[in-house]
Amino acid sequence: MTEQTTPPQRADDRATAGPTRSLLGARDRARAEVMSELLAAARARLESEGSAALSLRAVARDLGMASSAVYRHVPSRDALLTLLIIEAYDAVGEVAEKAAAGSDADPAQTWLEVARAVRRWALDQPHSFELIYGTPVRGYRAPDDTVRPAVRVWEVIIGLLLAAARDGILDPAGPDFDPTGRMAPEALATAGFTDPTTVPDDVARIAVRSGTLFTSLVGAISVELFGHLHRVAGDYERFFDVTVATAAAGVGLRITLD
Amino acid sequence: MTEQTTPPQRADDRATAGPTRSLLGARDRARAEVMSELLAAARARLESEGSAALSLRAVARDLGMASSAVYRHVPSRDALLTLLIIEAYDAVGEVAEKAAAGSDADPAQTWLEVARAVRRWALDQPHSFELIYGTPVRGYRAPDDTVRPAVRVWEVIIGLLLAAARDGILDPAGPDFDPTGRMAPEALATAGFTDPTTVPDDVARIAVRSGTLFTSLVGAISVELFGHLHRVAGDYERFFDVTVATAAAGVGLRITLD
DNA sequence: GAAAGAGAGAGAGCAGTGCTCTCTGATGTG
DNA sequence: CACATCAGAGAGCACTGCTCTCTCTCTTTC
Repeated sequence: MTEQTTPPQRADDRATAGPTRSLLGARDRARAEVMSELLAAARARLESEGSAALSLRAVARDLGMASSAVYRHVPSRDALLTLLIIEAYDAVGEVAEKAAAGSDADPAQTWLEVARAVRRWALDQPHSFELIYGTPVRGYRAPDDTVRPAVRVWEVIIGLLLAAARDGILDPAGPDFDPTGRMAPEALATAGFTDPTTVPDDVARIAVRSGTLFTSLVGAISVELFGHLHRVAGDYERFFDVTVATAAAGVGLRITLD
Repeated sequence: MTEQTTPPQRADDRATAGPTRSLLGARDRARAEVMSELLAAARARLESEGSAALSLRAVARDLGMASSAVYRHVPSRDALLTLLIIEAYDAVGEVAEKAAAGSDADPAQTWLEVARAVRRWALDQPHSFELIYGTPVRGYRAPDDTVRPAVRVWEVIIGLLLAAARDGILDPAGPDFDPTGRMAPEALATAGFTDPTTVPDDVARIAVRSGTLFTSLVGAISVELFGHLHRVAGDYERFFDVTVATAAAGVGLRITLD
């Protein structure tokens, strides 16, 4: 009574589509279809209720199926969240990449545009932003599936910094420091340097400084979204611009504000 | 059977303490005592399990009382969380104030020390940090009780910036901008300017720039605590220093790193 | 083509949650 | 001393994640 009202007619619907049409058997295609319906329903619930309230039973109800049946497709609630996390990482990564690619300004000004685009995405989908940059869920340990999409924003940042250095407009006001050991070897390996000792100091320094840009972006959005600018900032949008541009100046990107 | 095993002997204990001893009646004193036990138990559970897993029933069990009895003292689970949030704001505010007061270096270097102290606090009490700077709980709307303690960290930052300006060592590398409208009138009022139009532009600019320091602090800690430096940064502590110092440089605080 | 197997879904059930209700018995006050 | 107040107990409701068993259909194998 609590679970379900409509009879399961899904199987019949599938049968009308014809048997064994593609490379995947009908069963596999049905499975994939249910999976995508599942994700769509979960995404909808996430955006309307937030991750803490995302309930597997509610998703099952939305799909008209028993809660136990969901476990045929997803091992646990946290696994479902992980799928949404990956989606969110990919979404924000694409937003950043598109903003960077679509800009014809210099790298400094482009960074402001990227930051603004990410902020707009976060304000549009606050629950997705929270999912990836807010408090991690419970004992959640990010599986390695999330690493790839998570790194896309970093790549945009490093790309802009390297472009700025190439153009000769990177002029750090920040402190001098010895870059050795501050980056993880894996991160430098991703950038093509298999041996950390062969990374030129100026490139290593740029890599470390990218942390300031990333931090100012995620920090500025978090701080705004989580309510810490309440009664502090006036015009949030223009406050954000100053925050990002000021931090960028320390890295050596001179942004002009209107 | 699920709730409780030991009989309630609390009342008898109180009786032995003598009747109506202080200004507060015995009942009130008992009430206050239970309340503080409640908070202590909740704090313990928060630090060991995290806010998402903070269960009123579990706290009640720890105290050996029925879960329903807890509602005599606290209207809801979220209200209990709010009390812990206020405690956390006060704790981090005190950490920042003490670090600032205990430093005899110039304002720039003092900022690094404050930032390091806050980071250390956050790493020691990650759940408290998450509680205030992570994703807000559900439909949680911060009641005004939290505003006062929340603003203590901001006050430290503004104090340092004003001191640096007074000492003539504040030399912003960040972008030029018109400060009007970027701050909330209430925030300027807190700083003693009841009429926003009388705030000198340079003071207003300092206020806005404080956002970069706040953001870099909260952002850098969040990013580290929530796992976004995994396989990116090597030595987290030294990475943090660069992040904070680089952002500070944009604001005009020249920090020397060792 | 028939028999055996695999797998999707249903439903009951367990242990846990927040919160409300009513009842009891001790406490402080007129 | 009688009465009102109020902390606490315990049952109960609606919800959660997850597991177990059962059924029925589709797929594969002989």
